[in-house]
Amino acid sequence: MSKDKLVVLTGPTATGKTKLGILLAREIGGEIISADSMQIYRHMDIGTAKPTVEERQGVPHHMIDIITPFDDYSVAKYVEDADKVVADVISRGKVPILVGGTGLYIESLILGRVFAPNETEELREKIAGKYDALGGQKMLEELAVFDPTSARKLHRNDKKRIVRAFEVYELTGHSIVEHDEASKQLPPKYDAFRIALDYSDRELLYGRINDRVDEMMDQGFLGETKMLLKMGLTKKYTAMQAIGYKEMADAALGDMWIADAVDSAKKRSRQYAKRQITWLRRREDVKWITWEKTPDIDWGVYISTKYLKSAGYI
RNA sequence: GCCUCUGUAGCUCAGUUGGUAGAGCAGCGGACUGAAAAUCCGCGUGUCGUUGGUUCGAUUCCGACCGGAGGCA
Repeated sequence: MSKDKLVVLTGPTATGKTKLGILLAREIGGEIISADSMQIYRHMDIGTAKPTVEERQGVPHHMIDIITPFDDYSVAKYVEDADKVVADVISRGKVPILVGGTGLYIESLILGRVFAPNETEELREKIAGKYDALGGQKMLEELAVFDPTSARKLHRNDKKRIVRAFEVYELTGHSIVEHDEASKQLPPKYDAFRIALDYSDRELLYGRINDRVDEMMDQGFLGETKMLLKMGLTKKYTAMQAIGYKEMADAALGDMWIADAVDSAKKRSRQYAKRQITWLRRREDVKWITWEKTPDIDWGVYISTKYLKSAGYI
């Protein structure tokens, strides 16, 4: 049985993925499946650059607004949820178009990765507390006893991953490396055609990012954040780690000048874009579409369609 | 106009009792399997404002000039 096909449209933030995705979907009879770790949250529209209903032009969008900002989410849940959506889209004879910049979500879904079991909050906190007490070096030494590979790979400051390594071992009796290796042996779940968008010049990208944050401010980004705070959202929630929201919250609470919050949001967006590029550079089977000056979406649709046809995806 | 302080990496600043200099942030590069818009790692040569002087040697001391801040008139 041949694998299901899906189209991936990714790239750093502010390169036109959303717009191109919608037009491409109209062109080839597709539906959008968002691969964005923050657009899954309801009530976070402006700062996550969610397309409005009008902008969606009737094209169905999935994996957007599926949980509240108070909920926890994770890659594992994304893969589980998105798998169902992909199956549904295909069953209706439409092309699934995965659009978004969250590389880990995209890779995990396509490759059919399996994840080690659920963490429990208590266990995680217990291990984190131990890390705080003993320090990274001691934790790595202890980790080396049952998982020498991870102990060698992980940096002592990488608390998050060290904690997870302990967690997986306690939960399963196997090291996270064993688990990951086994997961990597699995064949990819989907045949994915990956298209990534970027600008020819880093400065163009950064300029576009800066402009977009200004546009978000005009659209009422600060007000949107104030509403979230009013709902009772605080910085301890993952949703509030989203770029821009954290800064807007600081400004709303009077801990930061608005102008500084805006600058900071721009800066963090630029840094995020850089990380996305780093992630994408290592993937080999990516077709890049590079904007020379400003995004030429029509051309993007044309060339994407051409690629997809010649690769037998449509 | 006079006096004082100040001018060192893109930014904020440290420092050299005279032997050409270093942090944070930014930037660049990398990693990435249940927080991923998260998290973590690596990378620091720059006419030490300009120009004279003293000196074996000045970014460091002295003078002048230029720019900035403050004070007195």
